[in-house]
Amino acid sequence: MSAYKSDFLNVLAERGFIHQVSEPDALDTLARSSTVTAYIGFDCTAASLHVGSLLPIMLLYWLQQTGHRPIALMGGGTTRVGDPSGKDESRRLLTDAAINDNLKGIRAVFDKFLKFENAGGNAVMANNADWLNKLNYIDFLRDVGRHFSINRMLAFDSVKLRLERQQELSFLEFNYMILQAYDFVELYRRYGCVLQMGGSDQWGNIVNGIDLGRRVHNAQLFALTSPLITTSSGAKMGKTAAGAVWLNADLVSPYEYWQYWRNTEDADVGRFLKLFTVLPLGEVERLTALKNAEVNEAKKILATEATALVHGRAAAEQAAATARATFEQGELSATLPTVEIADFHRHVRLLDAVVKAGLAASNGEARRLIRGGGLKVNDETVHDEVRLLTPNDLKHGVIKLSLGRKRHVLLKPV
RNA sequence: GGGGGAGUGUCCCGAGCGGCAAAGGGGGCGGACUGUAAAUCCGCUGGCUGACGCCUUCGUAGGUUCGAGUCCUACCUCCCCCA
Repeated sequence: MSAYKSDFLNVLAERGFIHQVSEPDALDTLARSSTVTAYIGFDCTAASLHVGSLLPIMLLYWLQQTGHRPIALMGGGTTRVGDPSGKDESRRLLTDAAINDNLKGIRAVFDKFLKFENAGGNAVMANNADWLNKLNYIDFLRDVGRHFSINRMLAFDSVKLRLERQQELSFLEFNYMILQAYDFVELYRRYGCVLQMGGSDQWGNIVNGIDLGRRVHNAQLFALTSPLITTSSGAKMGKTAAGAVWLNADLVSPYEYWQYWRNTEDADVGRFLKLFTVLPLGEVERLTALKNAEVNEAKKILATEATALVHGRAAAEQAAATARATFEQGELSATLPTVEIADFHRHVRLLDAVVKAGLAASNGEARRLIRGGGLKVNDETVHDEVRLLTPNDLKHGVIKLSLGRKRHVLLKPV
């Protein structure tokens, strides 16, 4: 049990979400006696959020589940500047059009986790472009800029790191932390928002907002950060051979998403069940206690539960069923990812098919994979790198290509 | 403005007397072993090609040379020192 009295902080603490909290006692008291409005900002640097953003999303989820009010803040304005935190180099500047497209792609995910006003809930979706784009430079400097000390800003990790490594930090990026601080105060004004949450790398930025709130409005604001989650082997979350694990289904299918969680390392299962599913802690404990090969059962549940949160229960169950048929029964599952091939009149080169199926980036890579014994057609290892696929290879109307033991694709002539 | 240093394989770091598709790591992928895990060991890690081979790569553009990542010139970017 945690030492907190409020449901909100208790749940977060027990499930492993808390890295640092500013003035925990005061926040705990507040969360017990009233509805806390809290926000997390999300950058619009890509067309979808990925697994790395899942943790902040879950923070908002639990906030609402424990009776409070979440604000998902889209960084439509701050993305135009670029957050230097944790970045070695300056970010490429995105065009406004690209940012807007990204914003659209990102928004939809939140409906899965939060109940917004149009769905009978109290969650709020905001966009800091609404106030940042209108700022007047001189006014802003006088109202906000005067509260920031360069001496102190230079001491922040995000700045210090760049300076120490002699990497450029543009004035534009240098201002990011000021804008984020301003966001916090603006949300306090608009919505009475008193808590900003985020990843541990955001601590400095959040504290800036707290200071600004105190100076401008004499308000007591709070910070809560979540730990940086890595796998037990130290790798960052969310990267696979195919790239980032996006949350949008058009970028990463529910099946692939399920596979990502299914392949969790043993040592991470318990931690991930607490963080990325909403299973009761008792159930999590039972699953975590499983040993050796039995942890695979826990991994399947982790995969299905995590997938259900993002893609819905039905898609998650189907992904689980596809995996069961493919991996455990060795059957051909028609619900595996399918790639259509045209011009399959007489034959097509296997190399081309492998590339088209997305299993290799070039013919050369496909050749290497075949030489290394990593490629299978209908579950038989291929040794001939110039093999042709003919209609004779069709089984139940499709050809199954496998790369390694995990990646399977069905080819379907059209 | 003056002086000095740096930019290498489109994932990253990083060696490179004028013969270089370019050392070595990390990461990633494949194989073996397993449990769709971890650890370990082995292989691969520019494009095209059945193959010989051809093509494209070391900040950019020229030049010297049979031959340039390597030498010369100009330019771009970054860093340091002086002003």
